Amino acid sequence: MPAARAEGGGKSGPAKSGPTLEQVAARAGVGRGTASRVINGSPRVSERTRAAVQAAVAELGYVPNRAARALAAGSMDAIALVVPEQENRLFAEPYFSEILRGVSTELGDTDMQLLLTLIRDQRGRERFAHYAAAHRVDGVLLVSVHGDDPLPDLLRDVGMPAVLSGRRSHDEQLPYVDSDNLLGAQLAVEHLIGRGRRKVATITGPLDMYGARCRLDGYHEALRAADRASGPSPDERLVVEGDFTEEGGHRGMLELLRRDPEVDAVFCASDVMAAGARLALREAGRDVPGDVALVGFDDSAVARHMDPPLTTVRQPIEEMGRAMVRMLLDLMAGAHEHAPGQRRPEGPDETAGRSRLVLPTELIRRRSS
Amino acid sequence: MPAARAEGGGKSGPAKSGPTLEQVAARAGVGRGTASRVINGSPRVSERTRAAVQAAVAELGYVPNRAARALAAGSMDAIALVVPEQENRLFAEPYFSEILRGVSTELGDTDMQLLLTLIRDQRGRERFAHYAAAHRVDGVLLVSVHGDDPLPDLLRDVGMPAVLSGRRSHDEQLPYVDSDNLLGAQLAVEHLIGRGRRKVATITGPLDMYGARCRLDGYHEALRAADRASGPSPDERLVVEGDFTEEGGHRGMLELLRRDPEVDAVFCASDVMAAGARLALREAGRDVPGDVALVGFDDSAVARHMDPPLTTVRQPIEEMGRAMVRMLLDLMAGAHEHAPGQRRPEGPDETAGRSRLVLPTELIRRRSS
DNA sequence: CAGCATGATGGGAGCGCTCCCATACGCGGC
DNA sequence: GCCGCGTATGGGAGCGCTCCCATCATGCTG
Repeated sequence: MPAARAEGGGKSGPAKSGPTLEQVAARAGVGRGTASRVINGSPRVSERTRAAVQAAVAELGYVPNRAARALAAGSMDAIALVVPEQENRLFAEPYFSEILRGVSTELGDTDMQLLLTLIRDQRGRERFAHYAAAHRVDGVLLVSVHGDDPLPDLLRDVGMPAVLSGRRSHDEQLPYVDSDNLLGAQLAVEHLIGRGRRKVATITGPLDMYGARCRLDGYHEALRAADRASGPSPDERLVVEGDFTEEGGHRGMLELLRRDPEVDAVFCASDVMAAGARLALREAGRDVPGDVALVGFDDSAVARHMDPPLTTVRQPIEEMGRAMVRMLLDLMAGAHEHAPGQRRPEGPDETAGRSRLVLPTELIRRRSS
Repeated sequence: MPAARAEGGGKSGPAKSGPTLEQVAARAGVGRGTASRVINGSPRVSERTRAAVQAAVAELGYVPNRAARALAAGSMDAIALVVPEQENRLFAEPYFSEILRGVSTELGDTDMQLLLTLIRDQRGRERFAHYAAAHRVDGVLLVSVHGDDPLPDLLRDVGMPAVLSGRRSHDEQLPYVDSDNLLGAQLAVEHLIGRGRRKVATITGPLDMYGARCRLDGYHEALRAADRASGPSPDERLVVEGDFTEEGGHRGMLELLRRDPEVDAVFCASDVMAAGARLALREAGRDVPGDVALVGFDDSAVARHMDPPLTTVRQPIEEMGRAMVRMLLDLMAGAHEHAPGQRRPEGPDETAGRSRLVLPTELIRRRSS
C-alpha cells in the first residue's frame, strides 16, 4: 500500500518526512556518524562539532525517524501498556486513568512511546503474546493481572522486560509495583473499631486475587489485635466474599444483614462494592453511618459522590504508574548489561532490589464512618 | 534531548527477534518479493505459492518487523490518540475510557497500533506538533479539543489526517464525530417540563466550548417550544454558566437558588456538575426530586451512584470512538487515492460526506426527576 | 507456429538509522 | 624528529521490509 500522503502534497513518494540525519550532517559540515553521535549524546565528540550539529538540528527541525532507528538499533523505543479489558470495566475507572496518567508523565521525559493494548479475549491475548515474543516492543506494563494469567510468565520466557501492577502471590517472581493492601485494610478496620463499632464485617474481593486476599488478611489482623485488647472478636460469619462489583456488594450486604442483623460496620474491599452495600442498607432502612458505618477501598470518584461520602483507603495509583515505568526502564537498561566491561553504577543485586515495590496506602476519612 | 537509549548498553547486539521475511521465503521455496506479496495480500500470487508461504509463516511463527516495514513503506502503521491532560481530568472519567474502548475495539481488526499521548502543557503540545509534522504517525485522533487549540489546523497544514471528537464550531472544517448535544439537551428539558416543572434552570458548561453552547441551545429550544404551548417561559435569570466541574455545579446551584428560590428543576450540562448541584441542594435542605428535579448529561458512573440516581442524557461514547477510527482509516486510505488510475468505489464526495458524523443522544430516566 | 499479451516470480535498490572499523590527527616520550 | 597511542571523525555495511522492474512461463491471437 502506498504511503499516506495528503493529495495536496503533490508528489506521491513515500510520506513526506522531515530532514534526514544525512542532511543534518551535511548542513553541519560533518559526517553522518558524527551527527548520529551528537544526537545520541555520545561523549566522544568535540564541543565545537556538537554545537554545529545541534544548530543544524534546530535549523532544519530535524526529528529522528523512529522506524529507521528502531530497525538499525534492534530496539523499538516503545513500551506497551496491556490492560485486560474486563478488568478495565470492573476496576473503578479512576484506577486505569490514574495509572495512565502516571505512566504517561514518567514517560514524558523519555522519547519512549506508549503503546496501548486492550486485551479483550483469548484471541487478543494470543495476538499480543505473539507480538511480544517477536520483540515488537522493548518492555511491557501489565495492569491487573489475574493469578492464572499465562502472559507474565510467557513474557519472562521470551526475555521481554515486564512489570506488573499488583502481585499474583506473596512472592511474585516478576517485577511488580503493588500497594500495601494489607495495611490499608488494617487501617480501615482499626478505624472502624476505634469509632466504637463492635460488629465489624467485611465484603471481600474475589479471593483468587492476591490483592483481595491481602485486604482480608488486613481485616483479620486488625480484629485479632483488637481482640487482644478486648475489642470485638473475629467472627467468620461476618466475612462474605464479593467480586468487586456493585451487584456483588449489594448481595454481600444483604447476606450480612441476614446472618447478623446487628452488624454495625462493614469494610468493603472496593468502593464500588461499598456503593452496592450502601444501596442494600438503604433498602433495609439502615442509616449510614448511624446504624452501620461503611468503609471502602480505592478512593475512586464513586467514594466522593456517595451519600454520605465514603470513608475509604487511598492507593497512590498515579505514583504506582510512575514507579512501574521507572522500574521497567531500569529493567530494560539492565537487560543490556551483560557485557561485563561496562561500568555498573551500584551493587550487584541492585536491579533485583528495585524490582519489588510496595507503596503505602492511606485512610481517607469521610462521613460514612 | 538525547535518545532514551540504554546508556552504556553499548553492544549486546540488537534484541533477539523472530524470523525474517527472507527466511520465510527460503522456507517456502520462493523469492522474497513473492513472500511479501502473500503476506500483504496482493492478488497476483498463485494459490499454490500462497499456501506454501502461509505454511512457512505458520511454521516459523513469523511476525513482520514493524520498524522495517514502516521504514520501507514510509508509513508508520500507527495512529495517535491525543488527550489534553486537563480535559481528561475534567471530563468525567468514563468519557475517556469509553472512547478508548471504542477506538481499541475498532482498531483490533487492523494491525494499526494505538499510540497514546497525553498532552499536559505547552511544551507537550509543541512536542507533539513537531512529532506529527515529521509524520511519525499516520493519523491522529483528537479528543476534546478547545476552540482555540491550534493543533487541529496545524495537523491539517502538514497533511496529517485527523479526526476530532466534538466540534469547535457548527461548521467545523476538520473531520469530526460529535453527539447530538442540542437534541439531547432539548430532550432533557422537555422531560422536565413534561413532569410539570415550571421553573426550569440550567447550569451550562464553559460557553467557549461548542458542545456546551449546543446544550444551552437545546435548553432554550425546549423552553421556547413549551412557551408556545403555554408552558413555562424562558427566563435568562435561570441560566448560569458553569465549567463542567463539581465545584462549578455547586456554585451554579447556589447562584440559582439565590436568584430564584423557587427553581424547581435544573438541567446540568454534565453529570459531574449535577453532583455539585445536588450537594448544594442538600445543603439548602431541598429534596431531589421533591423540591427540585435534576437532570445531568453524559450518563457517567457518577450519575448511577448519586442519591437519588441521576436522570441524564447518554451519549454513545464507545460508538463515537469506533466511528472516529473508521473515519480516520477512511481518510488515510483516501489520501492515497490521488492516482486517477485506481478504482474508486463510490461517488466523488464520498469521503467528505463521511467526515462529519453526529450521533444521537438519549435520555436515561432515573429517580432524580 | 511465430508473436505477443498476461500473470507470476525473483531480486535489486533503497528507506534512515546505528554500529563499528578505518582513517586522520595530535601529542608526549625516546 | 620519529614512533606509538589515544581521540575525533568519516563512511561502509547492514537492519528487514516494500516497491518496482526485469524475467520467465503461460496461453492466446493471427
